[in-house]
Amino acid sequence: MPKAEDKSKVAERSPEIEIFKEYIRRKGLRFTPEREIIVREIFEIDDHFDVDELYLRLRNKGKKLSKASIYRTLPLLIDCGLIQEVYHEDGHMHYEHVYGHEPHAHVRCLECRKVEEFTDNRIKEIEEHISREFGYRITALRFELLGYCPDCLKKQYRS
Amino acid sequence: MPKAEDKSKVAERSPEIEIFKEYIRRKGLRFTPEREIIVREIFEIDDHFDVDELYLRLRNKGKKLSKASIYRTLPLLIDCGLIQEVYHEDGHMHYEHVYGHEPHAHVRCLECRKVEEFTDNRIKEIEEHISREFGYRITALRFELLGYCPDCLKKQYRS
DNA sequence: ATTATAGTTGAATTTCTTTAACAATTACTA
DNA sequence: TAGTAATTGTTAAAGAAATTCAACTATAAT
Repeated sequence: MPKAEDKSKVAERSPEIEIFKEYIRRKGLRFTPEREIIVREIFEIDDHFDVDELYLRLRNKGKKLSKASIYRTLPLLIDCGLIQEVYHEDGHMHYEHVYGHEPHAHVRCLECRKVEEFTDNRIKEIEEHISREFGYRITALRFELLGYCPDCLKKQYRS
Repeated sequence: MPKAEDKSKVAERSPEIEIFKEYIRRKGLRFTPEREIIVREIFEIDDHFDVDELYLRLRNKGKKLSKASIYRTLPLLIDCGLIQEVYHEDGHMHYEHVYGHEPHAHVRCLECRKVEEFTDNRIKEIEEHISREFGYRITALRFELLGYCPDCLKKQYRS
């Protein structure tokens, strides 16, 4: 199975960086050390993050770069399909990995702010249906369910 | 059918206001003229709006109240399930009616920013499935598909 | 009706996220 | 290696939303 072997080799070399580099090259932009640091850090984070978290992680590792660079790099990563914006109820933007992840939904508790993820084949079905029906090319998808988690429901009834 | 008649009478008296009043009463808050003006205006708007639009409409009608009051009233309307936040790609929050509307999804074109709405029974199915599976009480739902509309796709291939 | 209590208002201010301007620097190309 | 055009950090600015506070007022209790 030479094909599978190739695939795993590529995966070990962090395909995200390769995708980003290719995107940068195609757009005639530059692969700077700052951008590399940002991208590598993002893909060391477990899926979800926001600008502040990313910035602090980098500072704690002694990497000094400005938030402006982060704000300038994120749109590039979105544009090449590696990450996407996720709206959170706390006033600022959050992001999540897209590459290598199936479309999924978030369930958020409005009381304790906990977020759970789940997948459902119907999400993809709906996406495909819309693509066909409306003639769109869908590049990203956000599905959020807001409500109250079992724990918080119990607490509400207790009081 | 006295029951149906009652229902339609209530509906004519703008059920949104009644729901809001009941919510206000239950919470021990006050039904002030400002709140009434804001709620009535919101339900004269056709579904979607943002704070600025609402504020300008009220000013143009000679109603003088502060944006602070609007910002303070919106969470109440969200909390009692009459409206919900809708994220728009233009940096600030938008809102839409929930009462009397079926759960639906938005498809947004990233090029021309056009937004289309569609419904799909599977959305409700997924919601119900999550309610059962995770034990949540779901109060709101956001489903957004991002991509490129047929028109903009054509333009892209043309150039 | 009067008073007391506590919620509410408007105006201005503050906070916080994100974007923009600009001069200095640096990655890429030929 | 020189030339160019993109990129960087800093600082300032923009913009949305939250907050502060004194004045006001709806509501309930007396």
